[in-house]
Amino acid sequence: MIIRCELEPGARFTEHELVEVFGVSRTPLREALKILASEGLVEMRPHRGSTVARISPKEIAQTFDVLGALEELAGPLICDRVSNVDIARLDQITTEMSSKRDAADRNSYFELNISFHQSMIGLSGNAVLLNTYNQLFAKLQRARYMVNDDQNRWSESAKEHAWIMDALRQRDGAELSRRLKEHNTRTAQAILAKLDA
Amino acid sequence: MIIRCELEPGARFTEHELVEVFGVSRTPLREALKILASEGLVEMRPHRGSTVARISPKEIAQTFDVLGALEELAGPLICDRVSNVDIARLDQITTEMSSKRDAADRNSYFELNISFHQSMIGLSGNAVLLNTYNQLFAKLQRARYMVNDDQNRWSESAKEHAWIMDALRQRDGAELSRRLKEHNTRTAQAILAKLDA
DNA sequence: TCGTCAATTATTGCATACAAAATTACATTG
DNA sequence: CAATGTAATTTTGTATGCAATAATTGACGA
Repeated sequence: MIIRCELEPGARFTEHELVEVFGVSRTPLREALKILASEGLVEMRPHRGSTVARISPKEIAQTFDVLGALEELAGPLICDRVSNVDIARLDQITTEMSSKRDAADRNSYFELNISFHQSMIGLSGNAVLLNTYNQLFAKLQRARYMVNDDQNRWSESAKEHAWIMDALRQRDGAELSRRLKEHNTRTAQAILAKLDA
Repeated sequence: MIIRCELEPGARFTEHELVEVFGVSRTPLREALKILASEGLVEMRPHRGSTVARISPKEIAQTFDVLGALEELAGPLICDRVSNVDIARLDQITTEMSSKRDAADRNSYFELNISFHQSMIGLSGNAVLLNTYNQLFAKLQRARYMVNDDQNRWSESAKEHAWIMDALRQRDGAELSRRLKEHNTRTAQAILAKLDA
């Protein structure tokens, strides 16, 4: 609900309120809340109610920067290990993305986009890297939902994905790094620009 | 206790056991456990007892790789913002490290080492980067405790810190990146070699 | 009108108890 | 002896209640 912005950033709530919303008692609710707090999605301030963590443009930009660095690390690792089957799977994801884009099916498109990036980074074979990447990517998902980026950006993004896949097919690690990073930068700019407006 | 290896990696325990150890009830204990699990320090397997997460040489190596990428990102950011006061503070930490090293005060030395690296990355001004870095660094702390690296490595490490500080003083971002990464690689090798033996 | 202090209320922290789920041990059968 | 089903035990998931803490309100005095 937080990631999908069904709970607005900054929204304040008490444990009691959530108990009524979810129909569970405070014990499991608190356990969940503490985890969300440790992940930075919720801020708990004892006796003042918890709040859905706000996410500032600055934090979004910083998160993109870190993701960029991780993608840069991943590039050569991926090219060292990627198989033709892996490439085929990624191709399939991009194909499905196109169809979801044409159908303007936003939720499915977003999920496939996550899938594309996480599958890509997963090919690095570095589980710590993938884990770190996923956590940060998830936090940005909120920003994506907020700006609801337009079809224009979606089609640009598709071209960039194809461009990335070309580097992957050539097993050119350094080039893959550059293209991943470039895609990352453009996505960041698109989201931050929309957020300004 | 986990980070200091006072709880052995792989050790199994039930909630009931920990309740007796810590003298609290299951409710707050479970909240703590869930957080540790979400941070990857504990693995919870329902009805089979939880275990202290094991940390493999492979995972250590992968973590160092990610830290290296983060340091690479940090280098230029740091040099863009660092003040003379900041540099003086870092110098002071290295001085204190030397004295703790001479006194063979392992715990203090480790804490100062954490302080040095985290202060350095903090100078990047990127809070997300610092946060990510800290989490990964903390997980490696366990490995440091395990291998209890020797005075030999400590003195090498001190030289590398001085070498890093030189690049910082010259505000050479690219060079700072390289030296941070080199230090990272050497530390990783030292720890992994010791772990083998 | 402002500030201070006390009383009230809201909110949380923790302990306990019960129920459900899964594992383990054990007996029975082929 | 292996395999399977069942009972007993372990372990966990959740609900509830009480106590403690902090925030808020209101009254009183300067």
